[in-house]
Amino acid sequence: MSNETETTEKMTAALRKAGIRVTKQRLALMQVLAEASDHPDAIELHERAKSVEPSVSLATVYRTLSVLEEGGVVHRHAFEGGGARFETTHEEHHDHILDVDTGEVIEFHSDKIEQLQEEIARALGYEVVHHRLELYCRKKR
Amino acid sequence: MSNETETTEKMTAALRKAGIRVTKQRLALMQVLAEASDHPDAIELHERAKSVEPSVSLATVYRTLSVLEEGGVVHRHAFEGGGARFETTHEEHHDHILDVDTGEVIEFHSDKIEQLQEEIARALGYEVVHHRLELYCRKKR
DNA sequence: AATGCTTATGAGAACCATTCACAACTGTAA
DNA sequence: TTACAGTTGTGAATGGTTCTCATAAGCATT
Repeated sequence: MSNETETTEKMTAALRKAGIRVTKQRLALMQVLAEASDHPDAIELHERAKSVEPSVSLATVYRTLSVLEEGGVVHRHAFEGGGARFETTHEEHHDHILDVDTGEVIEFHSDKIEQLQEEIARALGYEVVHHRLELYCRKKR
Repeated sequence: MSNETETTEKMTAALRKAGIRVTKQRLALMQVLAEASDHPDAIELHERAKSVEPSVSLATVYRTLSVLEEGGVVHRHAFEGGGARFETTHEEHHDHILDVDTGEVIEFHSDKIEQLQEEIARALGYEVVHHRLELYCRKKR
C-alpha cells in the first residue's frame, strides 16, 4: 500500500466521521495541505491542488478552506500585505515571525508572553478569546 | 481666537513645514482625526470630514491617510474583519484589545512583552522591525 | 493681482481577494 | 437504482482600496 493511498484513506475516514461528503476536490486539497510545510495562500493552494486533481476550482478551494477552518483542521492567517494564508493545525499553538525581506514565516511560541497577555486582559476585565502576535523582522547580520 | 482657528493654524504650520500643500480637504481630515478618540475606518472618517468640509471625497481621504501614515502622523490598523482603521500617533507605542462583541478597542502596553519579543527574535537571528499584537477578548462577567 | 508651474482633487473606472448564485453534477443511504 | 441533499464550476457580484485623468487650486514669483 502506497503512502498516498494511506493518507487518502485516513482523510476519507476523517471526512466521513465529520459527516462531510468525500469528494475528489476535497481529498486533493487536503493532500496538498498535508504536504505543505509553508504557509500558502488560496491561489497557491489552488495551483497545487489542480496538479493533483485538475477539476478543482478556486471557489471550491475557498469553500473547502472555510469548512476545514470551522472544523479546526486549518488556521487562516491575515499577515500584512496580500491575501489570507493557511496552515494545517498542528499540535501546539504558536505565533509567527515574518521576514520582511523574503516573506518567509517562522513559528515560535512563548508561554511567558501568553501568560502576560492573560494577565493584562484579566486586569482590564476581559478574557482572551484568541490573539494575534506577529513579529515583522529582518535578519541580523 | 477660537480653538478651532488655533488648531487649524497649527496644522497649517505642520503641513507647510513638511512641504505638503495646505488644502481645505486635508485640514478637514486632520481636524477630524485630532478630534477622534476611537479607531475609525476610512468610510467613517469620510463621513466626519464631509460634515466639516463637504467637498472631501473618499479618494482624498484614502490619499491623505496614506500621506499622513508615511509622515508618521497616523497609524493604520488591520484588525480582523472589515477594513483598515486609523488613529493619530500619540506619545507611546501600544497594542490593542478588541472586544469581540462590541468592536470596541482598548489600548494597552507591556514592556515585558516587548522585551520578550526582542529576545525571541534575537535568539532566532532576527531583529524586530515592527510587530502586531491584538487580543480578541470578551468581557468577564 | 496676475502668471506659471506643480500638486491635489473628484468622479468614476479598475483592481484584487473573496463570496455568491445557480444550474448541473455527484455522494450516499435506502 | 433511485432519490435527494450536498457539492461543484462558472461567472457574476461584492467591498475595500487604488488608479486615471481632466479640472481645480496652492504657492512662489513677478
